[in-house]
Amino acid sequence: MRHLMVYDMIEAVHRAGSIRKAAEDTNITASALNRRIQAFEQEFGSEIFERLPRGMRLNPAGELLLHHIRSQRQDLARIHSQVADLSGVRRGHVKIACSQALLPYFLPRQISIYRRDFPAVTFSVNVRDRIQAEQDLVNFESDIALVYEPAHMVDFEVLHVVAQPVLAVMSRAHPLAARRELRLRECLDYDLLLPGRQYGVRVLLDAAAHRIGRPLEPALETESFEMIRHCAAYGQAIGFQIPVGLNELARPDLAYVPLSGKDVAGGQLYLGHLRGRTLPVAALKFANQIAAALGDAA
Amino acid sequence: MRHLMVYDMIEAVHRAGSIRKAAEDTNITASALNRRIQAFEQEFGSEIFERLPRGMRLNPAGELLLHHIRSQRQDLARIHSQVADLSGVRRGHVKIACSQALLPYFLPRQISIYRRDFPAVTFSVNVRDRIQAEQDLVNFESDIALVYEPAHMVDFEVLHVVAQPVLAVMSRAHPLAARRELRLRECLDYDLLLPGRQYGVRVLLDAAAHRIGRPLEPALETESFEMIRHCAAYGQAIGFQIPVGLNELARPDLAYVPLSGKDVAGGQLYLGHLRGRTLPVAALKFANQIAAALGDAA
DNA sequence: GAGGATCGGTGCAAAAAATGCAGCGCAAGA
DNA sequence: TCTTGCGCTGCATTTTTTGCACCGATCCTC
Repeated sequence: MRHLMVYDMIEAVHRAGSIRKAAEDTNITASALNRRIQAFEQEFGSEIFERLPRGMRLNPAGELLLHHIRSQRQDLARIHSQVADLSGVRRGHVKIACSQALLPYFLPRQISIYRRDFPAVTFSVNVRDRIQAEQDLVNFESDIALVYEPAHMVDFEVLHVVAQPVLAVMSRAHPLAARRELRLRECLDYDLLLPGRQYGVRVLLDAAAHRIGRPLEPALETESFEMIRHCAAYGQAIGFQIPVGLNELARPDLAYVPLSGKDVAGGQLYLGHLRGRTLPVAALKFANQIAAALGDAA
Repeated sequence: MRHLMVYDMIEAVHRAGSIRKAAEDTNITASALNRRIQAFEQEFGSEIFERLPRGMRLNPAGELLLHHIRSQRQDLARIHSQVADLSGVRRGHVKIACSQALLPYFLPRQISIYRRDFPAVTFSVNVRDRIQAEQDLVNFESDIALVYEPAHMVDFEVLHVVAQPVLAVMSRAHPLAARRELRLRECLDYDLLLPGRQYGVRVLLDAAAHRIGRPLEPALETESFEMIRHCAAYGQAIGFQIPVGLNELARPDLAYVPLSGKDVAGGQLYLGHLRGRTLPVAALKFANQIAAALGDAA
């Protein structure tokens, strides 16, 4: 869209922090870029950047405008997607922010199912923790978010919720592997494999441990859920994950035992989008598919 | 906004129905206009007009785009208003769709009160019946609507509701003028002054009359509520209005007697805006003022 | 059924706008 | 103090847009 290029330039200057740097990214001269920004500000009626000795920064008016630009662009994308839809071709691009647990099995499977029907739809998946995910929606960097125990939920409009209790993950050879349910205190006798504090599973476990007065002291703290699974497989350590991130068939060497609801509050997996947004057709259809898949699993 | 001029042109062509007519309105040559439309369609990726022998008409894609254009423009106006707000000057323009009853006393008073505080805010008021009002919101021709008994309410997001019972309006010399309450059948003995069927008062009265099996036969049917009041003053005929459209002080020659709730369902006056819209600052503040004023009256 | 009116579209030259280049003044950091 | 990077501007050049004249097609009227 040539007539919206000013917007691209404004965003470029915002990202680069200075006109000259932005000019390089935009394949344009700094002077031309400068004059377009100035012309826009004059039309707009007020400055949108504050001029600092070291470059440009958006002022409050600019922040407001930036949000408009992003929202406007998203809406245009939605129009495009709807137009493509009514001409019979299902095209589009779906941007997803999700918790790490969805990466290994759930999302790949769902995306592959979706693309079997609509191969012209492309996807981008961003791993985000429970705070970042919502921010991603606000910045229009993701269309939908699939998050375990999201943090604020002020700009998050819920499409679907499903309970995901915390499971203890251990080797099949582990003494506790055959149990139907575990108390948290039983786990504390073994080495603990825990994700970082930015993850929902850890938040729930920390809260539960705090209630019984025995703070968690992990033998391994990592950001990788995959690493937790692997470590659990080779020893007596216990990891923790949620059902949606696991696949019984894939790893016959692991056992999964739910923690008692008396100890650990049952966490929930939220599917949602930015409050008030109208999703592009492709994103909406995919969200519906995910909701259905989660509903079946629950 | 020079860079959004294509949008103006698209709307102009849509309104005028042909490029050549639109060219006159836009102070531009038909050829230039034609080429801009073509260039836009190429960028956009699909045609937005169907070429008829007699001119141009928006195709479905164009309709979608048109709505985006309007919504986009409104959002930009909101940004402007917010920017003006944070620079201390309260400026803006508020577009209101309302029932006729609001015109003589209520809205003039409210607008004057508002403009006493914010003289830089301007207003436009469109009289719309219960169906047109909602359409006005959808087309972004009005920011807020104040309607008695609106029709569909699918795109109408309610901000405030207040009960407005139907009153019989008659001369103070009328035999029924001193009554505290009237039954509908009592009114039927006199000549009736009724508004057209597109008005909420008439809808309620017709429904009530149908229930008691005596269809209304108006002596005068008019679109002008003012005319109804004047006719009521000079004779024994009875008109019907709602409280918000009346002012006790202004006409000491008229009496207002509520109809019994047993006969006529108490109608309601709705204040609202387009579902999902974020109103400009000025419109929002004015809506809040109106809601407060209606709340006091109720 | 002929003729006029109106429609969208196009080739070409003129007008207008955007761009690139070189250079200015200024402030921060080395 | 000198250098570096910043935003900004005058001027020549390039690119884009516009206006004018005109084409073929369709519809309405007489």
